[in-house]
Amino acid sequence: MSSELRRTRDKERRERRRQELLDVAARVFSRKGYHGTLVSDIASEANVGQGTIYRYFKDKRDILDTLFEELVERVLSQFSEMSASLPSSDAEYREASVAALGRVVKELGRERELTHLIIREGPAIDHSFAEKLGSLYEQLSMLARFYLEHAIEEGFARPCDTKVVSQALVGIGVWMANLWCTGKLDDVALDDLVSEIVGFAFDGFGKPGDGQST
Amino acid sequence: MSSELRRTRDKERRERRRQELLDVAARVFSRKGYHGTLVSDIASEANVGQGTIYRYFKDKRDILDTLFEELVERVLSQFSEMSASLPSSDAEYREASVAALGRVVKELGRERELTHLIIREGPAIDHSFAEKLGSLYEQLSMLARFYLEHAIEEGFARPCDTKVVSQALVGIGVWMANLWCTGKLDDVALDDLVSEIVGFAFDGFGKPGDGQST
Amino acid sequence: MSSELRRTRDKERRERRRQELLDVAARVFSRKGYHGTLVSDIASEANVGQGTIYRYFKDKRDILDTLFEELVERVLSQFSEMSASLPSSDAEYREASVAALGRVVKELGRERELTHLIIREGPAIDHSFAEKLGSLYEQLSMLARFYLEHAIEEGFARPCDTKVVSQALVGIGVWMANLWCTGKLDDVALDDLVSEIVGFAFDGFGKPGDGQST
Amino acid sequence: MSSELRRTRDKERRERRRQELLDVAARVFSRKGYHGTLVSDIASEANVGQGTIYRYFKDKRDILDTLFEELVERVLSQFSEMSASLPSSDAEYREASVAALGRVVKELGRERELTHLIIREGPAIDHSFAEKLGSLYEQLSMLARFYLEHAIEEGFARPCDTKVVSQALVGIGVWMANLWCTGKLDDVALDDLVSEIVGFAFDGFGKPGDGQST
DNA sequence: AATGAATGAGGGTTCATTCAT
DNA sequence: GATGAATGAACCCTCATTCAT
Repeated sequence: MSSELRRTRDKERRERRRQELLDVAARVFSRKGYHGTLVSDIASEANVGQGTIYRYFKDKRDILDTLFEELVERVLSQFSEMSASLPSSDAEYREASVAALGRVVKELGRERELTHLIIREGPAIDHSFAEKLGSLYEQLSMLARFYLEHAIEEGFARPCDTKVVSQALVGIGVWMANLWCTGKLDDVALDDLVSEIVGFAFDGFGKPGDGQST
Repeated sequence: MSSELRRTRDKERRERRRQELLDVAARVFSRKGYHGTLVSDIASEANVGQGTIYRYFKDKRDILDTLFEELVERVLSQFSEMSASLPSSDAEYREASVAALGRVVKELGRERELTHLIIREGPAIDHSFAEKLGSLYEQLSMLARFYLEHAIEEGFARPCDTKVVSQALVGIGVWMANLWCTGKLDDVALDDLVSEIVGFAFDGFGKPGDGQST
Repeated sequence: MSSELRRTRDKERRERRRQELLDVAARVFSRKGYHGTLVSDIASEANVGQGTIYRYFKDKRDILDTLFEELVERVLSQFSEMSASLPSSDAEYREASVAALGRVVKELGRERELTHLIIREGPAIDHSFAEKLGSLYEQLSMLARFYLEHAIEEGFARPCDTKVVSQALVGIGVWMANLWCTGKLDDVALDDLVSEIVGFAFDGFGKPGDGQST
Repeated sequence: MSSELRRTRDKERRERRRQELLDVAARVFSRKGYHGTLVSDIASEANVGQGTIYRYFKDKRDILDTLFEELVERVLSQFSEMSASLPSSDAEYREASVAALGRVVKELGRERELTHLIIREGPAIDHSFAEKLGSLYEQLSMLARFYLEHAIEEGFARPCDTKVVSQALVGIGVWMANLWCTGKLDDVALDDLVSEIVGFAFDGFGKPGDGQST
């Protein structure tokens, strides 16, 4: 079946090309920003004609959407393991948190610039993109809330307004991710960074033992 | 001196008009986003000719810059009192924090849409605006760090990487501000929100007394 | 008749103001060019409101028209004496030419910049202005042609295509005037310049006595 | 190599199109003036979209610059032959002058409207264009001066202020060119025109033999 | 009469997308 | 499938002129 073979080969070639275009696009978007990037910039950096882009993507927005979805998938998948088995002690909680965060950071590390781009420009692209991004953040906060409530039930965490606190956790996460992607935390070892943040989240910055008096 | 009176009246009229234009612009920017807003949108919503805008502002960017500067001033001034007298006990710390945050929130409350706009789109307007915004965030983080280090020295806070933690605090602040401006926290009383966040920052979410074991 | 007096005084005042505006306008036009000059430039340099300009002139073009007409009058009047008594010898011709040119140059000298402006930009303002200017040039060429033909009849000049030659004379005149107004001939004494040109016009640059052979 | 062929064909097509746009632009500029011409005028007269113009020229000014440079090249190249061999007798001088002028006129004849446009509007477009044009005129005057001084040294011309006279020659040239392009000399045969002017330049209009007395 | 705030038509330029080859 | 030339809608800003005070 030579036609069968050919079809397969063509599909692979197509897929390879598509990925290459995505890579180039991510690079250029990161360098010039979404609005600052011309479709022709991507085309020429990828050594293809402008029209070719439109054979692989509906339009400029579609490229960003695709990049975003790939990123989302990577990030969310890092939490799946954590979801699989809920920790059953305070120590396990901390360990699991450190491990999950570490994995996310590592994953994002491969796409620092893209991550930075999306955190920075995502909310401003247009209403629909902002919603998609908001929905990701919402998912993350639901995840955090779920763990938090579980921990409270188990007695590992103190009762609190889990809606507020889980959002605060997401806020910390996005903020630190952004700083890190920008290179502003390059002087801190990644492991230290993660454990510092987990430490802060669990214990706050207040002096233990004194913190209860009011 | 009627000309004297006239000049005064004209100046007032001008200032009134300018403020009105700023208000309208903030509203339209918030609704359509900065890039999505046409100068003619602002003009027609303010019931003035397009050219009139340019009698009050150099260009479209200048409108945003002005709005931003007004906002910055308001926000930063809320911390001045806190700077005046450093707290000298854990309880005072918490109180001062709650008070300062409360004032900021109240201040931002008058400009929820504008605040939202700037947090959302600021980083994506252009390089120069992003820097100005970044510089504001940097100032806030320096402020937080200063207090944190003071608290540690005084023994009210546990030692930690103050650079990281202060950034985390700013992250929480910006994140919650954004959520709140979007109306996503409207079901939480403002006072509760503030004290919940301060509580989380001081104590973390972990169970007190257990949090130290590893 | 106090009302009579007042009317006179008002008229004078008005006329004075009008002249002042014309002076200022000439200065600004010369400095920035016609198109480069904003009506507000003239107003602020004259220390009057923008609207005031329109109480004295129909529109921006009207200012230039007025300046132009004043200039035309001055230039053309310099030839009137020459018209009064036609020269009756070769020497008189030369003298009269030198004298007339000298007067013109002296007259233009007071308005070098304005002259320069009109020669330079006049043809490009718009069709109607170009025509007015063209008509001035046409008058000058008719004048030259008239003298030339008279001289030929009288035997002081050699027969030639007077239409062509008179135009060439105007060309020389306008060109030198322009150069001179620009300051590119400042190293030549004015008298020398005039007599050099008259000499060239009468005798050409060719060697006398040899010039006839072909 | 079909791609080779194709590239060649594309280049030719591009060049053809570019020339066509230049031709159209020259026509429209001549009719409406530079400032009076909208880019959309050129586009619609050339039956292309407005954007197409910008694929071939940086901006509106670039079109004029290109037209100007083409013209300059044509004009200056007509003098190259004259430069090659300096005339060695009065008669040769006259012949060479007639020949060179004839060639220039013939060359300009193909672009009467463009020539007219540039002489008329060039000085008023903006400072930079005026300088470029002024530099052309300066070159022409230097050329004239060079020949004139040579002729004086050889004894074919009478001593004179060569700076002034050569400028006068350029003045005649530009003026007559302008008139001719406007059609105001259409009743004179071109050859007659040229020889009349050369005659005037060499001999002046004065009666030979009498011209010397003062 | 004088003012200057307000106006809004007008135009050059950009760039995502289409489509003929 | 790939190309890149062509497109034209979209938008910011300028400035001569008007007019209410």
